[in-house]
Amino acid sequence: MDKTYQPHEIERTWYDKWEQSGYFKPSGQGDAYSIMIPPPNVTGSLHMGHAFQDTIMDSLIRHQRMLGKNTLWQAGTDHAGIATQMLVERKVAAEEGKTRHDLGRDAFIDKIWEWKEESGGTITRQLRRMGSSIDWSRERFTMDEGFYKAVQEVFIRLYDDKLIYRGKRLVNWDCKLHTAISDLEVENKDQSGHLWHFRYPLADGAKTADGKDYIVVATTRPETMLGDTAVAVNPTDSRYTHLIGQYVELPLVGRRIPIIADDYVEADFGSGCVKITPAHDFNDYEVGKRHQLPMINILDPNGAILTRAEIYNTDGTANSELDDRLPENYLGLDRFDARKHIVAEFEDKGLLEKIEDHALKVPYGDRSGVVIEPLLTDQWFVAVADLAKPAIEAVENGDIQFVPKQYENMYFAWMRDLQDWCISRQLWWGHRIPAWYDDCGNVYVARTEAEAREKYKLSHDLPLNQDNDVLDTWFSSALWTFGTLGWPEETDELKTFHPSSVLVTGFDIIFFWVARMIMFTLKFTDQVPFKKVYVHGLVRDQDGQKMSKSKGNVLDPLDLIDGIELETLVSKRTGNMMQPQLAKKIENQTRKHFPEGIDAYGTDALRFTFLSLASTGRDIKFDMNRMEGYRNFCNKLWNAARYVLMNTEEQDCGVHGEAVELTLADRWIISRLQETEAQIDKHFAEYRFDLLANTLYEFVWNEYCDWYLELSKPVLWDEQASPERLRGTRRTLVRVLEAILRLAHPLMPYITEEIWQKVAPLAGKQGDTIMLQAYPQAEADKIDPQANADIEWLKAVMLAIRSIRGEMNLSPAKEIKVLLRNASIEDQRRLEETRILLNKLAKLEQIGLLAEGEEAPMSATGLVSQMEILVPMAGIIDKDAELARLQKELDKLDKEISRLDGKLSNPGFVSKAPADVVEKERAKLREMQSAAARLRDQQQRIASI
RNA sequence: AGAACUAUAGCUCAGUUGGUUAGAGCACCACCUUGACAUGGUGGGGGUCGGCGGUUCGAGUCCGCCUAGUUCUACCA
Repeated sequence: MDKTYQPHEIERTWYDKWEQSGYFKPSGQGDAYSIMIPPPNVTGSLHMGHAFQDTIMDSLIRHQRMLGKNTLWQAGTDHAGIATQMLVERKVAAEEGKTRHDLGRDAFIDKIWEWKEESGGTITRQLRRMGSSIDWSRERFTMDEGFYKAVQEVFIRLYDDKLIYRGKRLVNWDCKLHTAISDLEVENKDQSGHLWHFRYPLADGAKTADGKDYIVVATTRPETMLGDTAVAVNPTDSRYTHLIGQYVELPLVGRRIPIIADDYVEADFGSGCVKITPAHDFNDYEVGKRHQLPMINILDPNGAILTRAEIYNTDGTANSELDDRLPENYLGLDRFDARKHIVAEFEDKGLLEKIEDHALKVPYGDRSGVVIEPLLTDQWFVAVADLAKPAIEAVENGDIQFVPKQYENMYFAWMRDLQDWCISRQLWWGHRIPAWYDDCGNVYVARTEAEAREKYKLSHDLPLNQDNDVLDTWFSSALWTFGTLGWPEETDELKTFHPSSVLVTGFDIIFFWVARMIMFTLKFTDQVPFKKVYVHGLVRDQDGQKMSKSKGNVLDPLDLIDGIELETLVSKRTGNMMQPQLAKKIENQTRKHFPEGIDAYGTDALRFTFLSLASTGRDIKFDMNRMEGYRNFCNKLWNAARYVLMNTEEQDCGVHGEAVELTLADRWIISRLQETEAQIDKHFAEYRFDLLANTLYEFVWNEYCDWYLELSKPVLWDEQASPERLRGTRRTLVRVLEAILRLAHPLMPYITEEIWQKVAPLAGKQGDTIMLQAYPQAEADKIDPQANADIEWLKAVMLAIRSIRGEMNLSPAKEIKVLLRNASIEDQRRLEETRILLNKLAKLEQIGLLAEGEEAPMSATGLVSQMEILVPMAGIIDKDAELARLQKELDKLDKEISRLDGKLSNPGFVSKAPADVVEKERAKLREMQSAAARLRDQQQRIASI
């Protein structure tokens, strides 16, 4: 083995071997355990969030596989309607100078499929590098034929159950992408804007209370005034009550619109009068419905002013009574240009009362980055009220449990205030809506046109056209757990692996995905999609900032695995930017944070880092220093293995059950191994990967390496040692290491497999891979409290001696004598048990007891409970140094003694605290007082030299 | 505006149902290349647990208020 851990050397080959051997597939034996990967976007590449999430899933799956479960980890990607369409549109524009309309729908979709074949696999290749033990034979894509069947089936059944309806509604319209998007895809940003106060002349000679012939409305969006259909006031606002039912004459347009009363209006905001534009504002839309106001749409799909307004009645039917003409000078003007012109025209006409600065939230499309326009359009909706109820109950009654539990509140809060879900998108890429229309606009929903004719008993020659729209990507993602297992067929996979065992996901998509999955899955399978939802935090950069391309703080997990040069990293981060003006800033940041570029840390260290960061918080700040620490941990494990192999390979390790003698150290490490296994088991059950990683780290480094390996040396190097003793030590070295490897394998698959291949035979284990070995289980009868206590004593003595050495500046190479004063019978027994170890490890010339009444030589002193450790320092003692050392100890003790004293002289504590707590405190006090007395004695002796 | 989460060493984080002298890693200081490992070893320094109040014999831990940060939801035209 190499002297240092070289991740590249060992990670290269194992994955292919595992995959080719079919180890990732369900074994077909044992209870089922399944995880469906949250499908990453097919356009994407693996980011830190994925890598984090995948590490957790892989650890769970590998753990369960080793526990003998029939495990299925199924992966796939979603087609990401908007993102993919945009990407390919840009590509086609760049390469061929064509728009998708030039190509036509079918040809464009062919382009997308071509692109998907070429580069859609990026993320799955990266998943492999992470060591993810996914059953690739079951990889799914949401646009697969089979999956589309499930999507159609769901749509049709929901429609037939009247849970899907079509209607003209106000939706969030993206003027750039020309499609509706859901509330969840809208980002509201704070902006400073203006509040324009306009005068609306009163019609029919009406006057306000103070005698004016106009009222003032305020708006942040002047351009929408062309579509106003009322002015609203609060019914209790005495300034305006006499005007309710009167009319104003809408400036620029000349339309007569009523003054109505509605509680929505707050009298003390602005002028107390609100213009109502039902076709262009969600609040106004509601007001309009309450007052049966017509809806006047003035914008085209680009957000430009229409030549003729589209006017609808409250029920969505076309209104032909009202005048649909709009002022000609605005025709075709973009909404923001129109705004300027309209304001100017109000000013010209003397109708602009004032302009105020105003802070407001502006909705932006999270994909397109343009301002979202509420627009009246025909869309398909899922009526969610009936679906939500069982979905809420499933969490309430514990069929689905969130970990950590607090996220259930987030889920409930959203589910209890649910709006109908707009599922149609005006895109080409996606699942086309299985609905056909005749020329009269009647709707027929079926799998195919032929089926529609049959289902609705239509004649052959009735012309039918399929709906042009596609379904929201999240509609299909909602079927992920059962759609990927072959539903609506009743497949064996569906029976075996559904519901899935756990969903691992970030809290940011609880609404988008988790909630909708629960609703749909319950509706169609009468099963929950998963029994647990493990919600993890989001990976952030070293400053706690969200990682994003535009901030330039993204890290590619593969760069952490393989390493990257500074220059390459800089150009990677600043290349192909949406906002090139930020490039310089990003470059500087990058040079500051990674002056040397990034080292190669390997997959195992990266995984271990992710796991150790997976605590219950919402933010996971990624810390390169921590990863370096865990890379070092890999090296530690590697070198421990080297040591073990050097001492066991081609030696008698008792593989065939030969007689062995187990030393105290052997019994101790075996005992501690059981306790560690039990701890790890608990942490897995509670999804506390941080504690799990820590438990393993501690055991490997602080117990196995720091102590046990050291304790094994005096045995292995003792030429007098019996064969049984040697065999026992070798067997323990190898067996404990082998168990460590299995314990660690779900977290660090590569290094453990690599080492295990060499160690397993020496431990009497057979098998081609560690992946399929049994996960270590604690055996209670191997826990040995006596051995634990004895080794703790040994450690305490060693630490006391080392501390004296360290502080008295005694060279570690110098052999010293040690005397024990006031050693109990138990201390004496332990001394005999460990004498050889102490001599060797503490570099002692000798260690012995100071007889009762015997005068001690000048010594530095340490305490192990009541026993004094004396290191005679005749001639070389530094009086002041030793006095200072003793004083420091004493100060610490005295502080604690007075604290305990105070506690115990408090009558409240003595009478009310449980007796055992009081007794414990008393014992502690006694011990400390006596320790302090010993140190004071010693202090006097030294002082009197 | 409402809600949630977070606040513990210079940094990144643990700290179970309240009860050892509040821990780890990194960083820092000193010493050490010893036969697994300098990606290492040994010793050491460093914290009023965000602030104020309360409950309790006892609070990092429970409750209230405040401050700061993050996020979500809803928004007044």
